[in-house]
Amino acid sequence: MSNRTRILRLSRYKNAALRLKSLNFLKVFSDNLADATGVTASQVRKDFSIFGIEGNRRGGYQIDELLTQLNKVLGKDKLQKFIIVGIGNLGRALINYQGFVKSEIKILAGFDIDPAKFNRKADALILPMEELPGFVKTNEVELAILTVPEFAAQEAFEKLRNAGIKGILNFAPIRLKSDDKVIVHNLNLETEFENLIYFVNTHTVPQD
Amino acid sequence: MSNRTRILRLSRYKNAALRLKSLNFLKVFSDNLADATGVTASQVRKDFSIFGIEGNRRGGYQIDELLTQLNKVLGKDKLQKFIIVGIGNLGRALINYQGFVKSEIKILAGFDIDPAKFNRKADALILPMEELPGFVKTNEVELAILTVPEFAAQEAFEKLRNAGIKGILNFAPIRLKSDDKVIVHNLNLETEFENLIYFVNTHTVPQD
DNA sequence: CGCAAATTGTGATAAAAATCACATAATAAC
DNA sequence: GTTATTATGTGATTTTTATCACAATTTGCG
Ligand SMILES: NC(=O)c1ccc[n+]([C@@H]2O[C@H](COP(=O)([O-])OP(=O)(O)OC[C@H]3O[C@@H](n4cnc5c(N)ncnc54)[C@H](O)[C@@H]3O)[C@@H](O)[C@H]2O)c1
Ligand SMILES: NC(=O)c1ccc[n+]([C@@H]2O[C@H](COP(=O)([O-])OP(=O)(O)OC[C@H]3O[C@@H](n4cnc5c(N)ncnc54)[C@H](O)[C@@H]3O)[C@@H](O)[C@H]2O)c1
Repeated sequence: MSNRTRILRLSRYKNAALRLKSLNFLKVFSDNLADATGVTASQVRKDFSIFGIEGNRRGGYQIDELLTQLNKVLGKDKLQKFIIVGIGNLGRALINYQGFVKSEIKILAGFDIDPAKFNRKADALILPMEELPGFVKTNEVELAILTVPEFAAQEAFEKLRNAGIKGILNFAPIRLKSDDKVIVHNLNLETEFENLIYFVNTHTVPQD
Repeated sequence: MSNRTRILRLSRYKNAALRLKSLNFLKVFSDNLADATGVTASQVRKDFSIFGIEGNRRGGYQIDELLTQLNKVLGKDKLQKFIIVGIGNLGRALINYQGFVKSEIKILAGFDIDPAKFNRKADALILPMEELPGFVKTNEVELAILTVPEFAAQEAFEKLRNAGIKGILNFAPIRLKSDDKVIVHNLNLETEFENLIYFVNTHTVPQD
């Protein structure tokens, strides 16, 4: 009872709550979160109830408390350490992105096969693939981003798997399969483009 | 009867069929596509049936014909012209990406407010925001990618909307709302990270 | 040419997800 | 305090999505 869509909604509730907090709100109602995220109020309450998140009847949800609980479910109560494999166009964009900093997501290092990419400066560490297994072990990294070209994705996937990585966000346009050892989230941007194109071409509005 | 998930699956079937074609297969069965994409064979057939895509009993689907029909549904039978607003880390990665070229997706130009980004060379045209409405009209562009910082997203969204853009793929971490005039597909990468983190932390395997 | 094997296409059925609706509790107003 | 009002929390219900299962058809083979 906790599929991908439901977790996705929890992230959205969290983002909406953060925005309201930044506007100095102290409490929030299922209704507000529903408006902000485009779902019904009972959907919000049902989602919360499944994760044991409770509010006060008539009083709604204390934003701080709600955020604490949502962050706990989403793993944002502790630092999530990532490495990234493939420092090309996309890998570099991600490794340079400052938006993750404030959100308990940290990319510790990048890895590549191209020596021209290597860099030992602490703030943008880019290392050869050979050092990946050791780095993962020493730093107890469980999560990885994969941004190598399609032809290299399967090989890189296996290296990550062997190194003990537990979860991979894969941007290469090839479906890598999850199993007991590694969970893969395939994120194919071309597919996202196609999705938008379909709904524009058919003049239908998808229910997000 | 054609939600986002179903269109997403059609994209995956298309990708699987392309791969099989590149291996010189001439026909394919619902079973093969199911394996390749991680769904059941009857799901494949049901999806096809909803879009009027037919095969031969006992003979499966001719790959070429199947691709023609899937490409038609997904709008890959004609060039899809995009512009991109915000040429920073992510915008530059997307505009430089060569993978879209072979797939009927073309980014005609980028737009930014920072004069340092402007570039009039034909192959990587980056123009000031002021030229956006004219460019969109002249080139009959309906689709846009939005990669500006969060604080600028709402404003840029409205400029795109006023210029007559019909569909936007939004990477800024803020939920822009679709309406009759513009369809928005919000793609929040942090949310995708959180999703992976959740399933890794809970040791559950999401059904893709 | 007729029979056996294999695969589609789809109505029927099951499972999953979302919504409804209302009893229950908290708050505010007086 | 008592009462009216407003939200929550959740079982019941509806809607949506996926699977089953099998008749209809095609293919290949003897
Ligand atoms: N750039 C984009 O906007 C974009 C859009 C959609 C999808 N993608 C996908 O994301 C992936 C990366 O795209 P990109 O544009 O950054 O590619 P890129 O070619 O710019 O970068 C790929 C990097 O991976 C490195 N690499 C190659 N083989 C490797 C290996 N075996 N081990 C480790 N590193 C290796 C290369 O040295 C290079 O630095 C590709 O699969 C691409 O299809 C990118
Ligand atoms: N870089 C990433 O890996 C990454 C990851 C997740 C999300 N994002 C999101 O994608 C967006 C872009 O990220 P980025 O790292 O490329 O940012 P960036 O700061 O590198 O680039 C933003 C660009 O937008 C331009 N810009 C600012 N205001 C503008 C306006 N009003 N009109 C037109 N252009 C304007 C800037 O000049 C700059 O070139 C952000 O919203 C970010 O949160 C990026």
